[in-house]
Amino acid sequence: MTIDKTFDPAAIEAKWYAHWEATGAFRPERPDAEPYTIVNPPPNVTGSLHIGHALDNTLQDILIRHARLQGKDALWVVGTDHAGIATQMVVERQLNARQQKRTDFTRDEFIAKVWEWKEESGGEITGQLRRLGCSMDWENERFTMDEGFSKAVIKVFVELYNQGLLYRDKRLVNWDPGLKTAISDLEVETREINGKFWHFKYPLEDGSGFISVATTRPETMLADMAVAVNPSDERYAHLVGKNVRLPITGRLIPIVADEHADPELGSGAVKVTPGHDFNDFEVGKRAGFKASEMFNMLDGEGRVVQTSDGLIPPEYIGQYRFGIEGEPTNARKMVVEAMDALGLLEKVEDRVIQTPFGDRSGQVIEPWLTDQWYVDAETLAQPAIEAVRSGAIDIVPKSWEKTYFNWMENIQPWCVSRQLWWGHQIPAWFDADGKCYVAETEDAAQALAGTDVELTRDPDVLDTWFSSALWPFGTLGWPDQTTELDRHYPNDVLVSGFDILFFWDARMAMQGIHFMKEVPWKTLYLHGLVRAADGSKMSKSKGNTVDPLGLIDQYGADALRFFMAAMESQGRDIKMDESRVAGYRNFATKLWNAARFAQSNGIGGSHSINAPKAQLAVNRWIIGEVVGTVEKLNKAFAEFRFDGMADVIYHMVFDQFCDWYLELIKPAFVDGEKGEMDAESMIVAGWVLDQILVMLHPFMPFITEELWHALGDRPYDIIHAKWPEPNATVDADAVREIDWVIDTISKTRSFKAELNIPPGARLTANIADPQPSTIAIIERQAAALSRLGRIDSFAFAPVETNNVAQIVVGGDTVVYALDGIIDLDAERSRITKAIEAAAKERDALAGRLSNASFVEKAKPEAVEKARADHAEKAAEAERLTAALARLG
RNA sequence: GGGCGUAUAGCUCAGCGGUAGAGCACUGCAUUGACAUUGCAGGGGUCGCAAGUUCAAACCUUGCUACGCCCA
Repeated sequence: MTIDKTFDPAAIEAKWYAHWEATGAFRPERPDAEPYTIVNPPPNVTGSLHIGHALDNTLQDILIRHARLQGKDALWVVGTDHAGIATQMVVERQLNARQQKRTDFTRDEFIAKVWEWKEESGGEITGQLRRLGCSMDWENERFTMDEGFSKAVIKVFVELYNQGLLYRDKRLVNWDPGLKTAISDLEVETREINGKFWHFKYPLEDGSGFISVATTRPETMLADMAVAVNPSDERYAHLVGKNVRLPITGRLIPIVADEHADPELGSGAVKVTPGHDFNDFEVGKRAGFKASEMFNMLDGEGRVVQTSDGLIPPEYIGQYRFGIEGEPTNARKMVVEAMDALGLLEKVEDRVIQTPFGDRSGQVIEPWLTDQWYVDAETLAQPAIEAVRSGAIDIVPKSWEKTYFNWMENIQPWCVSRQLWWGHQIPAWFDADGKCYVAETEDAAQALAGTDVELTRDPDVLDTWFSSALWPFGTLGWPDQTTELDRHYPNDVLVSGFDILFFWDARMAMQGIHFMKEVPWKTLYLHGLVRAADGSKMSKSKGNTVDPLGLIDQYGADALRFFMAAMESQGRDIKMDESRVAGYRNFATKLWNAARFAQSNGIGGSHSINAPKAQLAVNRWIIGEVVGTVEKLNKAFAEFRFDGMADVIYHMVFDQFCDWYLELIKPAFVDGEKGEMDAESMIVAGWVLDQILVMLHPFMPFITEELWHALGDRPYDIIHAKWPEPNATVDADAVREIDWVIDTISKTRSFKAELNIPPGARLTANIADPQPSTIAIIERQAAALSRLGRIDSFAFAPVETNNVAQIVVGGDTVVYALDGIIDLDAERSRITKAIEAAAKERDALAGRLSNASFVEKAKPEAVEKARADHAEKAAEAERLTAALARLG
């Protein structure tokens, strides 16, 4: 197969992906091999591929393909997440578009509609992951609500309940009035907004005066249960224990002493609304109120409802808490106006308020007193903390450990129930008295309750993250003890963005250790966010997102992937820089053309992992370069330095292989006829190119597979090739020889450019006092020096003229006679500059060596190196000085 | 208020104790010979500021400044 003249990524991407998938390439049968496992963070089934997925999945694919090339039984588990809230919202929005709403349907009908939607439109992202080249095990694609996984979720719930680690409790939750469900602390975003601080006077019961309170939530006074003052606040000491007659409701409430009241803030006295404020809830408990006694004054949509004492005036009932768009009246406005009318509004101040918002709905969160299910996260967190401390889990980069510990050590009970329809329905049943029975099936619950008891199932569903926390083992067949589970748990690595460290990673650690008695993964690799070119966060609302599929269309998946790897340095976000993606497309093109060159010269694939035997210096040198590249690459893999991997392979391909090696072995043209490449170079070049393709394959899977097959008949695809083990060493003599050649050619080109001598000018070089090794090198490398350096011949005698250009290469001074074309002043200034550079380094080294403390205290290697470098620089400066003198 | 991170060439970033690097951009030159999605050559940096440790600091320590993120 002849390699096309132009590299067209789109043409090969579709072809090879389909081939890999059709042949089961992502999951070769390797029962005897060492397992290697990554589970993919399941994207939302509603989702489409964004640039963050592109980064996350590229990194995983690099690791998986590398492991597969190492011969491991590499498993990359893939699937999608039912994403409770997000998916329900999508389907509800579709209903809205048809003037319908969820509650027009029964629960079962609605859920059927969601499944229908999921079958038709869900999973768009899985096709897009394929376009990126991700080598996941699609044959075992999972869904967090498929039957087996659901079984695991239910089992976990029941076991945690039976172990006392999951319980039902009445306490304040973060209630989202937009979505009408409870959400967890993590789903609340605190933002600063401009608000007001209202100062009210509350009359004392005995008519002796007033106590001032200030609040940012005036409407909640309808459910006030106390006024708190700081116990150390002498201004109010005499009032503690007295009562206040609350305006509007006329409720009699006590003045209590509590540390929560800050004497510095406002008047120092605060109103206490235990049913609608997290701090007040604690104050209320300390004041002796039980949660069940605390007043609730709002419904699930944030409208006023009557408190249990029936004291809220009827005109307030049904008013929204603080007015949303289209609501002309609201409880807040009414309360403030009423207080003003009563002469009890002291003043109103502007104030910046920390306000909680639901991260999905954007609504202001209402602390609301309800019964919800909670996981005892504190207990589960302890072994997960210990796992990181002991090194059982290695967090990379390490700097995230502190964040992990800080969160885990202060973890709060996790509210896992959601008032939604789409999700895993909670396996709890209630009898008529509200007694609860938790079991894996209704029959089992009935058995617990007794046959004649009528049971109603808890309508709520579980937090999506409750189920995805089980991903590392739930996808492998648990609770059944499958061989997959046995072989692939613990997973080797988890790759995730740091933004889901708490949401997902930490919870996987907790659940995995609790249920499997082993950590879910040995390494947790956290990467940053992909930001817009200006450094801002990408978001649909800002309209500054970059579509990875657009980048794939334009530059190819390989280029995008290489960009992601090259930019992924630990502990840093990635700023989108499209010019770099273009640069890596150019890199792919370079490789493509190098392969075309190889093919046109009869170079084909190799048949050996071991480096071929070679006599020629250039071949021994390039084999050594492969050896060095493999070593550096292996080190970078061991350290998860994706940027380092990309850097190493890039320079190997571009600099060593294309710019020098191929040029050095390129057959000469003689009388317009192209010569033939020597047999040894053909074999070595074929081997080197194969090693490059294999090393590059994890990063650029498509082009490498294409070229792999284009260059020879292969017994297997490159996706199943063997990672390089050259079984060779760096040959110091070859390195010296090729370095001499490269240096001579570079310096010759350089002086021509600087002296305005046409690069094509063919010259004769003179070395008056060559080192014996130099003569031998020149004999062997004459053809390369001629073709690349345009040096026709070498003479080993002094030149007659002073009109010369001179370069110093190693220990040799190479002189070019240039009568009639050289500008001697330019040459003098060029050499003077070179002398200055060498002398500066020489003197710096001399200064260091003359410092007694350096020689005494520095590491011996450092001293030795300084001596050697000094000698070299001194000799170079001396040779250059002599060269300058020769110009007259 | 607590924690974390980042400040290096015009831009995007490596380097993290022994003489400042890459890609892109820029300048000059080249061109029938794998490659203009090219080649060759080159210009460009008191490594945010200050003090300290060290024979030696972009790199370690402390402080400061600026920006960003997370938690309260």
